[in-house]
Amino acid sequence: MSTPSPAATAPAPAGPEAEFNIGERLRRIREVYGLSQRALARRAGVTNGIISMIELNRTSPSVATLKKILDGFPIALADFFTFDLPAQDQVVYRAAELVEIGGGALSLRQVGRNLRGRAMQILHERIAPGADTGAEMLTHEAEEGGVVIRGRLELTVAAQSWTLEPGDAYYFDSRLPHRFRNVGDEPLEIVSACTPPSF
Amino acid sequence: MSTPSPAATAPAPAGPEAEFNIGERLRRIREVYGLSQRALARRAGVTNGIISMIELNRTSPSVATLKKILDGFPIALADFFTFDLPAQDQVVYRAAELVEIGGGALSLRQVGRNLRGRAMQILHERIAPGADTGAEMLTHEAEEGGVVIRGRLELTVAAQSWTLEPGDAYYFDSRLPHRFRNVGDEPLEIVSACTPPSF
DNA sequence: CATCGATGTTCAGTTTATTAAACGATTACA
DNA sequence: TGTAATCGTTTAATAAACTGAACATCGATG
Repeated sequence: MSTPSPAATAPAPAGPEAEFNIGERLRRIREVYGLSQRALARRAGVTNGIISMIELNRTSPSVATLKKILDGFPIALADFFTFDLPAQDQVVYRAAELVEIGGGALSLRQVGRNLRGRAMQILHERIAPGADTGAEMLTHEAEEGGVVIRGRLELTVAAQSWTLEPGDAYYFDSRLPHRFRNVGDEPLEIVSACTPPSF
Repeated sequence: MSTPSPAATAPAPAGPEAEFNIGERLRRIREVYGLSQRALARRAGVTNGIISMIELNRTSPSVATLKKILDGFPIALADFFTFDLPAQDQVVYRAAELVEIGGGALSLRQVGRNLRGRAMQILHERIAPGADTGAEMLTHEAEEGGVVIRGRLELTVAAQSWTLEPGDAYYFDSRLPHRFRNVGDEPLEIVSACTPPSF
């Protein structure tokens, strides 16, 4: 910091105090709530610049500043440090990415290449279509996934949206805020699965 | 802060960012662990001055600094903000401070003037003496109190020590580290009470 | 293709936190 | 009664956080 030479601006050097990765936590929370750095800064009463630098771990905010920022969304200081970030790896699997695991008369195509750390398995079964799901915004503790059979699905997970068409599939940690919407004119069919709450 | 005039050094002005009282939390934790500001600073790798200023709420530490300090004792960042400080109001009641509530043949003298927020009531009964308690350092979740009948008791609660003589009494949140010690040459007698763990 | 709006990042300047070294007060000990 | 040790607080100097305003990039609009 004392030498603002152009070569000194290393990208996230993971220095001696990278102990907790506050930046990543803040960024994920902000993105989950669908706020831009400026929008959050406005709410918090700080500048957008400092939010950028915090997220890049280029500075360690004072707890006063961190508190102001967290007041932007309903998260207490204690929760911020406790919060274990829901894994947000690959969410959308295109039709071509499904792995064929059953090669008989009954076509079974698996969603997700490896099942490590997964609570369940999703299969695309070529049978009668699944249920129709209206718009919802639930946040129960589980994982869920599914495949679109017919119609067009607009899936929103953590401030990010996709339009899924027949053959496309999804899988995500449902602690992330999510939402299903039928944006087509024909009925929407999905094959979905969800980890049982008692399992 | 910008004007270091002698009149401007107000004692804990409770300014616009007194939101959380980090200073008091830190000071109490430090005193509970029986550390001086310098001893803690040495462990944490900071200076004693900054600890003083934090405890006086004269500055808002960066979370990096706060983390270094909390590493001094086994407390995580999340716990620091969650921790509800055990009430540490009056601990020692001198013989003259006991309130006489029963005025009959059986002398009942109450420990503590008001019982608001208390889990139990302590009475000094003029009967056969209580049990003899050796040195201990327990930290069970309860409140306890008692009265010294005979002998000399050295009571240590949260890095603070008193010597109690017959007639003196005590009452404290036993989540605070505490310790009884017989420092006299005659047998020690105490009337003590404790909230039942199932009540 | 231009331009507008919104995004995240960077930079000089200012405010603030942090250091290093003092100060005054208290306790123990000779 | 001094003096040495330790306590918490304070202060000038320094390092770092934070501001305000720029920059570069991207997507949408005309």
